Amino acid sequence: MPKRLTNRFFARSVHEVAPDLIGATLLFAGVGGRVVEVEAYHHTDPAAHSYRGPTERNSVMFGPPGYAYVYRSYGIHWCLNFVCEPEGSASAVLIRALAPTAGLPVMRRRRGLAEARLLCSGPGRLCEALGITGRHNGLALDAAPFALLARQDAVEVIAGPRIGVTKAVDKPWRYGEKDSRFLSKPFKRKA
DNA sequence: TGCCCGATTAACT
DNA sequence: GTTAATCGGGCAA
Repeated sequence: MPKRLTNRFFARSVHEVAPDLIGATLLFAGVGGRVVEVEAYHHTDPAAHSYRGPTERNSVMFGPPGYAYVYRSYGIHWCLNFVCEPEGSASAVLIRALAPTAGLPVMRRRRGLAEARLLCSGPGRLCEALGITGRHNGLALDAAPFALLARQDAVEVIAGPRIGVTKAVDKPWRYGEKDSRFLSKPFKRKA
C-alpha cells in the first residue's frame, strides 16, 4: 500500500517538495489521479501571491505547511496549492495537472467532457474536475476529503519555466512527469 | 474611490 | 492568432 504524505513531507523547501510531488496521487473525496505537473512559488519570488505580504486571500500561505491554499484566478477559475516549508515562510506548490485515475465518470460530468486527457490538464480544469472551490481553502491535506499518497514507482521528472507568469519568467520552477499525455503544456524538448 | 492587472480557459477569427 | 468572462489585490489620487 502507498504511504500517505504527512505534514513532515511538506515542511521542506518548495524546491524539494515540488519535484517530489510528481507521481504522487491526489484524491479529493475519492476523485483524482497522479500528479504530473506542479509549479513552485517562494515568498521571495515576485511572481508569488505571498511576495507582498499577507492579505485576506493569501493568509493560508502564511500558516503551517500541509494545508490547501485555494484562490480565484481571473475571477473565474479556482487553483489549488499546497503550503510548504516551516510556518510563516509563505511558500506553496501550485498543482497544475493530474493523470486521472479515480472517479472519471464524476469528473466527466463536472467538466462536461468525454476526453480523459483534458479533464485535469490545467490548474483551473483540475479544480473543476475534483469539485474544489474557495470553500476548501485552508483544509488540511492529511485529512478527508483530501488524500495524498506517495509515489510507488520511479518517475522521470523534468523542469522548465513556469506558465502564465510575467515575473521571474527565467526561473525553471515548473516540474512535470516527462512525456506525460496529461500535461497542461508540453515541456520543451532538448533539440 | 477608480483603474489596471493577473499562477486561466474556451470560443472564437 | 485574439478575446471575453469576472473579481481581488495593489497602487495612485
